[in-house]
Amino acid sequence: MFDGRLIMEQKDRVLASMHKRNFKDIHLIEAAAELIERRKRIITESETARAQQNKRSKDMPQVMKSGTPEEKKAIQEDLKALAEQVKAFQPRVKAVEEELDAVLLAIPNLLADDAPEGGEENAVEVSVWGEKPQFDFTPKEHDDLAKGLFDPERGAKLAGARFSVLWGKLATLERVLIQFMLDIQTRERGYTEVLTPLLVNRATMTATGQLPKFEEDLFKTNDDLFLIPTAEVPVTNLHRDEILREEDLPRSYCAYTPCFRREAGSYGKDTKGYIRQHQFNKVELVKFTRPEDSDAELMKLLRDAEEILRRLGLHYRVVRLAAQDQGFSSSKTFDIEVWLPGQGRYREISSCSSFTDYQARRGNIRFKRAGAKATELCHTLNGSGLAIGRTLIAIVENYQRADGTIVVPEALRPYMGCEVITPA
RNA sequence: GGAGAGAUGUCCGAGUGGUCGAAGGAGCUUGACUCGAAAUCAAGUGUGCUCCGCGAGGGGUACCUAGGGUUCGAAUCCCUAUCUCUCCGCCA
Repeated sequence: MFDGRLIMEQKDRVLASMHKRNFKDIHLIEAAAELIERRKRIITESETARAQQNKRSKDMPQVMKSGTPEEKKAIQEDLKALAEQVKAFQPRVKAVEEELDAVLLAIPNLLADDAPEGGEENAVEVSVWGEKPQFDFTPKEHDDLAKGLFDPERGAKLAGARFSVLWGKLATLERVLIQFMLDIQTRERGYTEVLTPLLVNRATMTATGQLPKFEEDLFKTNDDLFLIPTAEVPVTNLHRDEILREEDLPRSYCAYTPCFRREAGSYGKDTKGYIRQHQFNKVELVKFTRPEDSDAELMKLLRDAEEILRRLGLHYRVVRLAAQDQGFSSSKTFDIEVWLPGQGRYREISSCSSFTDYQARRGNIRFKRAGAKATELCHTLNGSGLAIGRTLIAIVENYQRADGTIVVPEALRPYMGCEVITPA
Protein backbone atom coordinates (compact mmCIF):
# COMPACT_ATOMS: atom_id res chain seq x y z
CA MET A 1 0.00 0.00 0.00
CA PHE A 2 1.23 3.44 -0.83
CA ASP A 3 2.30 5.69 2.04
CA GLY A 4 -0.27 8.45 2.37
CA ARG A 5 2.13 10.60 4.33
CA LEU A 6 4.56 10.64 1.43
CA ILE A 7 1.84 12.00 -0.82
CA MET A 8 1.17 14.84 1.62
CA GLU A 9 4.79 15.68 2.27
CA GLN A 10 6.49 15.05 -1.08
CA LYS A 11 3.79 15.16 -3.68
CA ASP A 12 6.09 16.37 -6.44
CA ARG A 13 8.44 13.49 -5.95
CA VAL A 14 5.56 11.02 -5.97
CA LEU A 15 4.10 12.50 -9.13
CA ALA A 16 7.48 12.43 -10.87
CA SER A 17 7.85 8.76 -9.99
CA MET A 18 4.37 7.93 -11.27
CA HIS A 19 5.03 9.73 -14.54
CA LYS A 20 8.28 7.85 -14.93
CA ARG A 21 6.37 4.62 -14.41
CA ASN A 22 3.82 5.77 -16.95
CA PHE A 23 1.11 5.10 -14.38
CA LYS A 24 -2.19 5.74 -16.09
CA ASP A 25 -4.33 6.57 -13.06
CA ILE A 26 -2.11 9.40 -11.95
CA HIS A 27 -5.15 11.36 -10.82
CA LEU A 28 -5.30 8.96 -7.88
CA ILE A 29 -2.49 10.89 -6.25
CA GLU A 30 -4.60 14.05 -6.04
CA ALA A 31 -7.60 11.97 -5.05
CA ALA A 32 -5.63 10.44 -2.21
CA ALA A 33 -4.40 13.82 -0.99
CA GLU A 34 -7.93 15.13 -0.92
CA LEU A 35 -9.26 12.06 0.89
CA ILE A 36 -6.52 12.28 3.48
CA GLU A 37 -7.52 15.86 4.26
CA ARG A 38 -11.19 15.00 4.35
CA ARG A 39 -10.54 12.04 6.59
CA LYS A 40 -8.61 14.21 9.05
CA ARG A 41 -11.42 16.72 9.27
CA ILE A 42 -14.08 14.10 9.82
CA ILE A 43 -12.00 12.26 12.41
CA THR A 44 -11.34 15.43 14.35
CA GLU A 45 -15.05 16.30 14.45
CA SER A 46 -16.06 12.77 15.27
CA GLU A 47 -13.58 12.46 18.10
CA THR A 48 -14.58 15.78 19.56
CA ALA A 49 -18.15 14.53 19.74
CA ARG A 50 -16.93 11.31 21.31
CA ALA A 51 -14.95 13.20 23.92
CA GLN A 52 -18.04 15.15 24.93
CA GLN A 53 -20.05 11.99 25.23
CA ASN A 54 -17.40 10.24 27.30
CA LYS A 55 -17.05 13.22 29.60
CA ARG A 56 -20.77 13.49 30.32
CA SER A 57 -21.03 9.71 30.65
CA LYS A 58 -18.68 9.77 33.60
CA ASP A 59 -21.31 11.59 35.68
CA MET A 60 -24.02 9.07 34.90
CA PRO A 61 -23.48 6.53 37.71
CA GLN A 62 -23.46 9.12 40.51
CA VAL A 63 -26.40 11.10 39.17
CA MET A 64 -28.45 7.96 38.84
CA LYS A 65 -27.56 7.00 42.37
CA SER A 66 -27.98 10.26 44.24
CA GLY A 67 -29.25 12.93 41.85
CA THR A 68 -32.65 14.62 41.88
CA PRO A 69 -35.28 13.42 39.41
CA GLU A 70 -34.64 16.56 37.33
CA GLU A 71 -30.92 15.87 37.18
CA LYS A 72 -31.55 12.30 36.15
CA LYS A 73 -33.84 13.34 33.39
CA ALA A 74 -31.41 16.01 32.20
CA ILE A 75 -28.45 13.70 31.97
CA GLN A 76 -30.44 11.03 30.20
CA GLU A 77 -31.58 13.48 27.60
CA ASP A 78 -28.11 14.95 27.19
CA LEU A 79 -26.55 11.59 26.67
CA LYS A 80 -29.18 10.48 24.25
CA ALA A 81 -28.54 13.55 22.11
CA LEU A 82 -24.78 13.09 22.30
CA ALA A 83 -25.07 9.45 21.37
CA GLU A 84 -27.05 10.34 18.29
CA GLN A 85 -24.41 12.83 17.25
CA VAL A 86 -21.65 10.30 17.67
CA LYS A 87 -23.54 7.67 15.73
CA ALA A 88 -24.10 10.03 12.85
CA PHE A 89 -20.35 10.24 12.34
CA GLN A 90 -19.73 6.52 12.12
CA PRO A 91 -20.86 5.89 8.54
CA ARG A 92 -19.02 9.01 7.37
CA VAL A 93 -15.73 7.93 8.94
CA LYS A 94 -16.09 4.44 7.57
CA ALA A 95 -16.91 5.65 4.08
CA VAL A 96 -13.94 7.99 3.81
CA GLU A 97 -11.53 5.39 5.17
CA GLU A 98 -12.73 2.76 2.76
CA GLU A 99 -12.46 5.16 -0.11
CA LEU A 100 -8.95 6.18 0.88
CA ASP A 101 -7.84 2.58 1.29
CA ALA A 102 -9.12 1.68 -2.14
CA VAL A 103 -7.19 4.57 -3.66
CA LEU A 104 -3.94 3.84 -1.84
CA LEU A 105 -4.15 0.17 -2.81
CA ALA A 106 -4.43 1.15 -6.45
CA ILE A 107 -1.24 3.23 -6.46
CA PRO A 108 1.99 1.35 -7.33
CA ASN A 109 5.15 1.54 -5.27
CA LEU A 110 7.49 4.50 -5.51
CA LEU A 111 10.38 3.74 -7.86
CA ALA A 112 13.93 3.72 -6.67
CA ASP A 113 15.44 7.07 -7.60
CA ASP A 114 17.92 5.51 -10.00
CA ALA A 115 15.38 3.46 -11.96
CA PRO A 116 16.20 3.68 -15.69
CA GLU A 117 13.74 5.64 -17.81
CA GLY A 118 11.58 3.92 -20.36
CA GLY A 119 9.95 0.54 -21.02
CA GLU A 120 10.94 -3.05 -21.68
CA GLU A 121 13.46 -2.16 -24.38
CA ASN A 122 15.28 0.20 -22.01
CA ALA A 123 16.47 -2.46 -19.59
CA VAL A 124 20.10 -1.85 -18.70
CA GLU A 125 22.58 -4.70 -18.90
CA VAL A 126 24.36 -4.87 -15.57
CA SER A 127 26.60 -7.90 -15.90
CA VAL A 128 27.27 -10.95 -18.03
CA TRP A 129 28.58 -14.35 -16.95
CA GLY A 130 30.03 -17.02 -19.20
CA GLU A 131 29.83 -17.22 -22.95
CA LYS A 132 27.44 -18.48 -25.56
CA PRO A 133 28.22 -22.13 -26.23
CA GLN A 134 29.39 -22.91 -29.77
CA PHE A 135 27.80 -25.72 -31.78
CA ASP A 136 29.03 -27.34 -35.00
CA PHE A 137 25.41 -28.05 -35.85
CA THR A 138 22.24 -25.98 -35.65
CA PRO A 139 20.99 -26.15 -32.06
CA LYS A 140 17.35 -27.11 -31.66
CA GLU A 141 14.72 -25.63 -29.43
CA HIS A 142 13.91 -27.56 -26.27
CA ASP A 143 10.44 -28.75 -27.25
CA ASP A 144 11.71 -30.10 -30.52
CA LEU A 145 14.74 -31.71 -28.95
CA ALA A 146 13.05 -33.31 -25.98
CA LYS A 147 10.16 -34.69 -28.02
CA GLY A 148 9.01 -37.90 -26.43
CA LEU A 149 9.85 -36.80 -22.91
CA PHE A 150 8.13 -33.43 -23.18
CA ASP A 151 4.42 -33.97 -23.77
CA PRO A 152 2.22 -30.86 -24.07
CA GLU A 153 -0.46 -32.83 -25.96
CA ARG A 154 -1.24 -34.99 -22.97
CA GLY A 155 -1.02 -31.93 -20.72
CA ALA A 156 -3.72 -30.37 -22.86
CA LYS A 157 -5.80 -33.54 -22.67
CA LEU A 158 -5.60 -33.61 -18.89
CA ALA A 159 -6.01 -29.91 -18.17
CA GLY A 160 -5.91 -27.72 -21.26
CA ALA A 161 -3.54 -25.45 -23.12
CA ARG A 162 -0.38 -24.38 -21.29
CA PHE A 163 -0.20 -27.55 -19.24
CA SER A 164 2.44 -30.21 -19.88
CA VAL A 165 3.47 -33.68 -18.89
CA LEU A 166 7.12 -34.64 -18.45
CA TRP A 167 8.27 -38.23 -18.80
CA GLY A 168 11.18 -40.26 -17.57
CA LYS A 169 14.53 -38.53 -17.18
CA LEU A 170 13.08 -35.15 -18.01
CA ALA A 171 10.66 -35.48 -15.08
CA THR A 172 13.60 -36.55 -12.95
CA LEU A 173 15.59 -33.54 -14.08
CA GLU A 174 12.80 -31.21 -13.01
CA ARG A 175 12.60 -32.83 -9.57
CA VAL A 176 16.35 -32.89 -9.16
CA LEU A 177 16.68 -29.20 -10.00
CA ILE A 178 14.34 -28.35 -7.14
CA GLN A 179 16.47 -30.26 -4.70
CA PHE A 180 19.71 -28.92 -6.12
CA MET A 181 18.61 -25.31 -5.75
CA LEU A 182 17.21 -25.75 -2.25
CA ASP A 183 20.37 -27.55 -1.14
CA ILE A 184 22.62 -24.71 -2.26
CA GLN A 185 20.50 -21.99 -0.71
CA THR A 186 19.98 -23.76 2.61
CA ARG A 187 23.41 -25.35 3.06
CA GLU A 188 25.66 -22.67 1.64
CA ARG A 189 23.75 -19.41 1.56
CA GLY A 190 22.00 -19.23 4.87
CA TYR A 191 18.38 -19.53 3.81
CA THR A 192 15.78 -21.27 5.93
CA GLU A 193 13.58 -23.61 3.95
CA VAL A 194 9.80 -23.30 4.32
CA LEU A 195 6.96 -25.34 2.92
CA THR A 196 3.73 -23.39 2.71
CA PRO A 197 0.11 -23.74 1.63
CA LEU A 198 -0.48 -23.43 -2.10
CA LEU A 199 -3.95 -22.04 -1.56
CA VAL A 200 -4.25 -18.76 0.31
CA ASN A 201 -6.98 -16.35 1.34
CA ARG A 202 -7.83 -12.85 0.21
CA ALA A 203 -5.95 -11.05 2.98
CA THR A 204 -2.76 -12.87 2.05
CA MET A 205 -3.12 -12.01 -1.64
CA THR A 206 -3.82 -8.39 -0.78
CA ALA A 207 -0.72 -7.92 1.35
CA THR A 208 1.65 -8.89 -1.45
CA GLY A 209 -0.23 -6.82 -4.01
CA GLN A 210 -1.96 -9.44 -6.23
CA LEU A 211 -5.33 -8.22 -4.98
CA PRO A 212 -7.41 -6.20 -5.44
CA LYS A 213 -6.00 -5.18 -8.81
CA PHE A 214 -4.94 -8.41 -10.45
CA GLU A 215 -7.64 -10.90 -9.58
CA GLU A 216 -8.05 -11.93 -13.23
CA ASP A 217 -4.49 -13.31 -13.23
CA LEU A 218 -5.27 -15.77 -10.45
CA PHE A 219 -6.93 -19.16 -10.28
CA LYS A 220 -9.70 -19.02 -7.71
CA THR A 221 -11.58 -21.74 -5.83
CA ASN A 222 -15.18 -21.87 -4.73
CA ASP A 223 -14.12 -21.22 -1.15
CA ASP A 224 -12.66 -17.79 -1.91
CA LEU A 225 -9.17 -19.23 -1.82
CA PHE A 226 -6.61 -18.56 -4.52
CA LEU A 227 -3.85 -20.72 -5.98
CA ILE A 228 -0.57 -18.95 -5.40
CA PRO A 229 1.10 -17.42 -8.48
CA THR A 230 4.46 -17.51 -6.67
CA ALA A 231 5.83 -18.57 -3.28
CA GLU A 232 6.47 -14.88 -2.64
CA VAL A 233 2.84 -14.69 -1.58
CA PRO A 234 2.72 -17.22 1.26
CA VAL A 235 6.31 -16.65 2.35
CA THR A 236 6.09 -12.85 2.59
CA ASN A 237 2.84 -13.27 4.51
CA LEU A 238 4.47 -15.50 7.13
CA HIS A 239 5.18 -12.40 9.18
CA ARG A 240 2.04 -10.46 8.36
CA ASP A 241 0.80 -8.59 11.45
CA GLU A 242 3.93 -9.46 13.35
CA ILE A 243 6.61 -7.38 15.03
CA LEU A 244 10.06 -8.83 14.44
CA ARG A 245 13.07 -8.10 16.60
CA GLU A 246 15.88 -6.13 15.06
CA GLU A 247 18.45 -8.78 15.93
CA ASP A 248 16.43 -11.31 13.92
CA LEU A 249 16.86 -9.29 10.73
CA PRO A 250 17.57 -9.94 7.99
CA ARG A 251 15.48 -13.07 7.72
CA SER A 252 16.14 -15.16 4.64
CA TYR A 253 13.73 -17.84 3.51
CA CYS A 254 13.63 -20.14 0.53
CA ALA A 255 10.66 -22.15 -0.60
CA TYR A 256 9.82 -24.53 -3.38
CA THR A 257 6.26 -24.33 -4.68
CA PRO A 258 4.35 -24.92 -7.83
CA CYS A 259 3.01 -21.62 -9.18
CA PHE A 260 -0.29 -21.10 -10.90
CA ARG A 261 -0.99 -18.27 -13.31
CA ARG A 262 -3.88 -17.67 -15.62
CA GLU A 263 -1.69 -15.70 -18.01
CA ALA A 264 -4.65 -13.54 -18.87
CA GLY A 265 -3.60 -11.11 -21.56
CA SER A 266 -0.74 -13.22 -22.86
CA TYR A 267 -2.78 -15.15 -25.41
CA GLY A 268 -0.69 -16.04 -28.38
CA LYS A 269 2.56 -15.36 -26.53
CA ASP A 270 4.98 -18.28 -26.07
CA THR A 271 2.29 -20.79 -26.93
CA LYS A 272 4.89 -23.31 -28.00
CA GLY A 273 7.08 -25.24 -25.59
CA TYR A 274 7.60 -25.13 -21.86
CA ILE A 275 8.27 -21.40 -21.42
CA ARG A 276 4.90 -20.09 -20.31
CA GLN A 277 2.72 -22.59 -18.44
CA HIS A 278 -0.33 -22.20 -16.23
CA GLN A 279 1.47 -24.34 -13.67
CA PHE A 280 5.21 -24.29 -13.15
CA ASN A 281 7.70 -25.02 -10.42
CA LYS A 282 9.87 -22.42 -8.77
CA VAL A 283 12.27 -22.02 -5.88
CA GLU A 284 11.77 -18.60 -4.36
CA LEU A 285 14.06 -16.52 -2.14
CA VAL A 286 12.46 -14.04 0.26
CA LYS A 287 14.04 -11.62 2.71
CA PHE A 288 12.84 -9.35 5.47
CA THR A 289 15.30 -6.57 6.25
CA ARG A 290 15.83 -3.26 7.99
CA PRO A 291 15.22 -0.37 5.58
CA GLU A 292 18.90 0.59 5.46
CA ASP A 293 19.92 -2.95 4.51
CA SER A 294 17.52 -3.69 1.70
CA ASP A 295 19.71 -2.47 -1.17
CA ALA A 296 22.70 -4.51 -0.07
CA GLU A 297 20.52 -7.53 0.64
CA LEU A 298 18.99 -7.29 -2.80
CA MET A 299 22.44 -7.52 -4.36
CA LYS A 300 23.21 -10.56 -2.20
CA LEU A 301 19.94 -12.20 -3.12
CA LEU A 302 20.66 -11.59 -6.79
CA ARG A 303 24.07 -13.18 -6.38
CA ASP A 304 22.50 -16.19 -4.63
CA ALA A 305 20.18 -16.72 -7.58
CA GLU A 306 23.05 -16.30 -10.06
CA GLU A 307 25.05 -18.92 -8.21
CA ILE A 308 22.69 -21.65 -9.44
CA LEU A 309 23.35 -20.78 -13.08
CA ARG A 310 27.08 -20.65 -12.46
CA ARG A 311 27.06 -24.11 -10.94
CA LEU A 312 25.13 -25.35 -13.91
CA GLY A 313 27.53 -23.65 -16.31
CA LEU A 314 24.77 -21.67 -18.01
CA HIS A 315 25.61 -18.39 -19.70
CA TYR A 316 23.45 -15.50 -18.53
CA ARG A 317 23.21 -11.76 -18.13
CA VAL A 318 21.68 -9.54 -15.51
CA VAL A 319 19.54 -6.56 -16.50
CA ARG A 320 18.07 -3.75 -14.49
CA LEU A 321 14.46 -3.23 -15.49
CA ALA A 322 13.39 0.21 -16.66
CA ALA A 323 10.71 2.14 -14.82
CA GLN A 324 7.74 1.21 -16.99
CA ASP A 325 8.58 -2.49 -17.00
CA GLN A 326 8.68 -2.92 -13.24
CA GLY A 327 6.02 -4.73 -11.28
CA PHE A 328 3.30 -2.87 -9.43
CA SER A 329 4.73 -3.40 -5.94
CA SER A 330 8.40 -3.25 -6.85
CA SER A 331 10.75 -0.38 -6.20
CA LYS A 332 13.76 -1.88 -7.94
CA THR A 333 14.05 -5.01 -10.07
CA PHE A 334 16.87 -7.01 -11.63
CA ASP A 335 16.12 -9.81 -14.06
CA ILE A 336 18.47 -12.68 -14.74
CA GLU A 337 18.26 -13.80 -18.35
CA VAL A 338 19.67 -17.13 -19.39
CA TRP A 339 20.93 -17.81 -22.88
CA LEU A 340 18.82 -20.21 -24.92
CA PRO A 341 20.79 -21.30 -28.00
CA GLY A 342 17.84 -23.04 -29.63
CA GLN A 343 15.83 -19.86 -29.52
CA GLY A 344 18.93 -17.75 -30.04
CA ARG A 345 17.99 -15.29 -27.33
CA TYR A 346 18.12 -14.53 -23.63
CA ARG A 347 15.05 -15.41 -21.57
CA GLU A 348 14.08 -14.30 -18.10
CA ILE A 349 14.77 -17.04 -15.56
CA SER A 350 14.68 -14.97 -12.38
CA SER A 351 13.35 -11.64 -11.24
CA CYS A 352 14.77 -10.12 -8.05
CA SER A 353 13.07 -7.13 -6.49
CA SER A 354 13.01 -4.85 -3.54
CA PHE A 355 9.52 -3.84 -2.46
CA THR A 356 10.83 -1.42 0.14
CA ASP A 357 8.06 -0.96 2.73
CA TYR A 358 5.21 -1.27 0.23
CA GLN A 359 4.25 -4.86 0.98
CA ALA A 360 5.14 -4.42 4.63
CA ARG A 361 2.65 -1.56 4.92
CA ARG A 362 -0.06 -3.63 3.31
CA GLY A 363 0.78 -6.62 5.47
CA ASN A 364 1.67 -4.70 8.63
CA ILE A 365 5.10 -6.37 8.85
CA ARG A 366 7.16 -4.44 11.36
CA PHE A 367 10.24 -4.61 13.54
CA LYS A 368 11.44 -2.90 16.66
CA ARG A 369 14.96 -1.57 16.97
CA ALA A 370 16.88 -2.60 20.06
CA GLY A 371 16.04 -0.11 22.79
CA ALA A 372 13.65 1.90 20.61
CA LYS A 373 10.06 2.58 21.53
CA ALA A 374 8.50 2.85 18.12
CA THR A 375 8.10 0.11 15.57
CA GLU A 376 9.11 0.52 11.93
CA LEU A 377 8.06 -1.19 8.76
CA CYS A 378 10.41 -3.85 7.41
CA HIS A 379 11.53 -3.97 3.84
CA THR A 380 10.67 -7.10 1.88
CA LEU A 381 12.62 -8.54 -1.03
CA ASN A 382 12.26 -11.56 -3.20
CA GLY A 383 13.62 -13.26 -6.26
CA SER A 384 13.35 -16.51 -8.11
CA GLY A 385 16.14 -18.84 -7.30
CA LEU A 386 15.22 -20.05 -9.95
CA ALA A 387 12.26 -20.86 -12.16
CA ILE A 388 12.64 -24.62 -12.50
CA GLY A 389 10.99 -25.16 -15.87
CA ARG A 390 13.04 -22.48 -17.57
CA THR A 391 16.22 -23.85 -16.00
CA LEU A 392 15.30 -27.21 -17.46
CA ILE A 393 14.82 -25.63 -20.86
CA ALA A 394 18.19 -23.91 -20.57
CA ILE A 395 19.93 -27.18 -19.74
CA VAL A 396 18.26 -29.00 -22.59
CA GLU A 397 19.17 -26.34 -25.14
CA ASN A 398 22.69 -25.57 -23.89
CA TYR A 399 23.79 -29.16 -23.29
CA GLN A 400 22.39 -30.70 -26.47
CA ARG A 401 24.53 -32.73 -28.82
CA ALA A 402 24.27 -33.37 -32.53
CA ASP A 403 22.73 -36.81 -31.96
CA GLY A 404 19.85 -35.28 -30.00
CA THR A 405 21.05 -36.42 -26.59
CA ILE A 406 21.52 -34.04 -23.68
CA VAL A 407 24.56 -34.05 -21.43
CA VAL A 408 23.75 -33.75 -17.73
CA PRO A 409 25.66 -30.81 -16.17
CA GLU A 410 28.45 -31.97 -13.90
CA ALA A 411 26.85 -30.54 -10.76
CA LEU A 412 23.64 -32.52 -11.29
CA ARG A 413 25.14 -35.93 -11.99
CA PRO A 414 25.17 -37.10 -8.37
CA TYR A 415 21.50 -36.16 -8.21
CA MET A 416 20.52 -37.62 -11.58
CA GLY A 417 22.51 -40.82 -11.39
CA CYS A 418 23.35 -40.56 -15.08
CA GLU A 419 25.45 -38.46 -17.44
CA VAL A 420 23.22 -38.29 -20.48
CA ILE A 421 19.53 -37.92 -21.18
CA THR A 422 18.35 -39.65 -24.31
CA PRO A 423 14.96 -38.51 -25.51
CA ALA A 424 13.03 -41.50 -26.88
C1' G B 1 -20.07 -33.39 8.91
C1' G B 2 -22.55 -33.64 14.35
C1' A B 3 -22.19 -32.07 19.81
C1' G B 4 -19.68 -28.99 23.26
C1' A B 5 -15.78 -25.45 25.16
C1' G B 6 -12.80 -21.39 24.15
C1' A B 7 -10.06 -16.74 21.74
C1' U B 8 -7.81 -10.71 26.61
C1' G B 9 -1.35 -6.89 25.89
C1' U B 10 5.57 -9.85 24.14
C1' C B 11 3.89 -14.41 26.95
C1' C B 12 0.78 -16.65 30.96
C1' G B 13 -3.59 -15.12 33.14
C1' A B 14 -7.84 -12.20 36.02
C1' G B 15 -11.98 -9.62 34.77
C1' U B 16 -20.00 -10.86 33.43
C1' G B 17 -22.66 -3.44 31.81
C1' G B 18 -20.02 2.67 33.86
C1' U B 19 -14.60 4.42 38.27
C1' C B 20 -11.02 -1.05 32.68
C1' G B 21 -5.97 0.33 28.36
C1' A B 22 -7.55 -3.44 31.34
C1' A B 23 -5.59 -6.94 38.23
C1' G B 24 -1.59 -10.38 39.08
C1' G B 25 2.68 -12.94 37.25
C1' A B 26 6.65 -13.72 33.66
C1' G B 27 9.76 -11.33 30.20
C1' C B 28 12.25 -6.86 28.83
C1' U B 29 14.57 -1.77 30.05
C1' U B 30 16.72 1.45 33.69
C1' G B 31 18.52 2.22 38.64
C1' A B 32 20.20 0.28 43.61
C1' C B 33 23.08 -3.72 45.83
C1' U B 34 27.73 -6.70 43.80
C1' C B 35 34.64 -7.31 41.98
C1' G B 36 31.11 -9.28 38.36
C1' A B 37 26.92 -12.41 37.72
C1' A B 38 22.74 -14.63 40.10
C1' A B 39 19.23 -13.49 43.73
C1' U B 40 16.76 -9.27 45.87
C1' C B 41 14.61 -4.26 45.89
C1' A B 42 12.63 0.22 43.12
C1' A B 43 10.77 2.49 38.75
C1' G B 44 9.34 1.95 33.80
C1' U B 45 7.50 -1.05 29.78
C1' G B 46 1.35 -2.04 23.91
C1' U B 47 -0.43 -0.23 19.02
C1' G B 48 -2.92 3.05 15.52
C1' C B 49 -5.17 7.64 14.37
C1' U B 50 -5.62 12.75 15.60
C1' C B 51 -4.73 17.66 17.82
C1' C B 52 -1.20 21.12 20.40
C1' G B 53 4.25 22.07 20.84
C1' C B 54 10.64 24.06 17.50
C1' G B 55 11.48 20.16 20.97
C1' A B 56 11.33 17.26 25.39
C1' G B 57 6.48 16.23 25.79
C1' G B 58 1.21 16.84 26.46
C1' G B 59 -4.24 16.35 25.16
C1' G B 60 -8.18 13.54 22.64
C1' U B 61 -9.83 9.03 20.50
C1' A B 62 -9.90 3.94 19.08
C1' C B 63 -8.20 -1.03 19.79
C1' C B 64 -9.64 -7.19 24.86
C1' U B 65 -9.90 -12.61 17.26
C1' A B 66 -12.97 -10.08 13.11
C1' G B 67 -17.66 -7.90 11.44
C1' G B 68 -22.54 -6.49 12.81
C1' G B 69 -26.32 -5.49 16.83
C1' U B 70 -28.58 -4.05 21.85
C1' U B 71 -27.55 0.24 25.29
C1' C B 72 -26.97 6.96 27.31
C1' G B 73 -22.58 3.58 28.08
C1' A B 74 -19.84 -3.06 25.98
C1' A B 75 -13.66 -6.81 27.18
C1' U B 76 -18.38 -7.95 29.70
C1' C B 77 -25.09 -9.03 26.66
C1' C B 78 -26.95 -10.84 21.44
C1' C B 79 -25.93 -12.47 16.15
C1' U B 80 -22.47 -13.96 12.25
C1' A B 81 -17.61 -15.38 10.58
C1' U B 82 -12.71 -17.25 11.41
C1' C B 83 -9.44 -20.01 14.28
C1' U B 84 -8.19 -23.40 18.50
C1' C B 85 -9.41 -27.46 21.81
C1' U B 86 -12.52 -32.01 23.41
C1' C B 87 -15.84 -36.03 21.98
C1' C B 88 -18.30 -38.62 17.79
C1' G B 89 -18.29 -39.60 12.42
C1' C B 90 -15.30 -39.80 7.98
C1' C B 91 -10.51 -40.02 5.83
C1' A B 92 -4.65 -40.04 3.01
